[in-house]
Amino acid sequence: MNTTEKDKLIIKNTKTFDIKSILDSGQMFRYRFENGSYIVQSGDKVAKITCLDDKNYMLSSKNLKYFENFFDLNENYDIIISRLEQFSFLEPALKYSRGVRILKQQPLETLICFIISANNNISRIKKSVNYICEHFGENLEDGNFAFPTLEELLKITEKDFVLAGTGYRAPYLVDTIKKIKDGFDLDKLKTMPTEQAKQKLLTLKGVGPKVADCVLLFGLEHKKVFPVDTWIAKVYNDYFDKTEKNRHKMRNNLVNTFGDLSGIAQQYLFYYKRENKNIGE
DNA sequence: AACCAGGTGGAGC
DNA sequence: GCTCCACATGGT
Repeated sequence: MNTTEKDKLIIKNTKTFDIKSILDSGQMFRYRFENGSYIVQSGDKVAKITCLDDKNYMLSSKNLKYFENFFDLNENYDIIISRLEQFSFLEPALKYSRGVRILKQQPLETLICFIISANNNISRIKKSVNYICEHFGENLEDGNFAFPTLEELLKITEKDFVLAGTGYRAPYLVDTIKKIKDGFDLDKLKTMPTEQAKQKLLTLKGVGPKVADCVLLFGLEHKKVFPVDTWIAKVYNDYFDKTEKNRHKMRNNLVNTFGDLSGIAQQYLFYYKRENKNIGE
């Protein structure tokens, strides 16, 4: 799929890699379009993705290996998509979202971002997260900031989080950060069975079933989860059951339907529905 | 002016 | 377990 130089890598299979779709699919919040390239920040690392032509991207970073993993470049999405094609109702979503991928983000950053995401919208989430990085994270120059380390997060007060625009979630953030400091082992959740890891996450303030699924999927490499937000609920009412309102039931039915493809199927459907708000029935 | 946004905590049953 | 409701904030 790729050929390597020093700190540059060419991404060739653009059928299953579309940078705009990946970034706009609501799984990460720290990126921007600048001088014809996308700048992507994760933790304390930065990458630049430039579209060379309609078949090739150039990925450049001092941390190439990190971003090769971050963008899930060693996963074969052609196989995933061909397996999903058995579900005929997915056809339009697969066609539209083909270039979306599941990013492998850092656990703590993912957790904080998705606590902020609850009952919120993506542009506001971006603003809050970037405010937090710019005020409390390391300045990496060129307009880039690291996501704060745990030590830096511990210095953020409830008032600071309100200033960042997180509203009533501010106390949840302070409380959860303290629990992480007091020994809650996020990394350990990667190797735990999914349901067990989810129960652990649910003990944190600001983390309910939907946020837990997002953290598991985008930050802890669990694939058998199906975050049900307002958009996925609409999809469920469109395709499965017009009257169902219980998101917990939706989630379990969807996981039973898609198995280990749940996470990616969810992401394709989310992006498709959110970008085509008016399409339903 | 209500309603929405990648929902959750808490009270009451 | 379950069903209600309140909850910052900015955009439509």
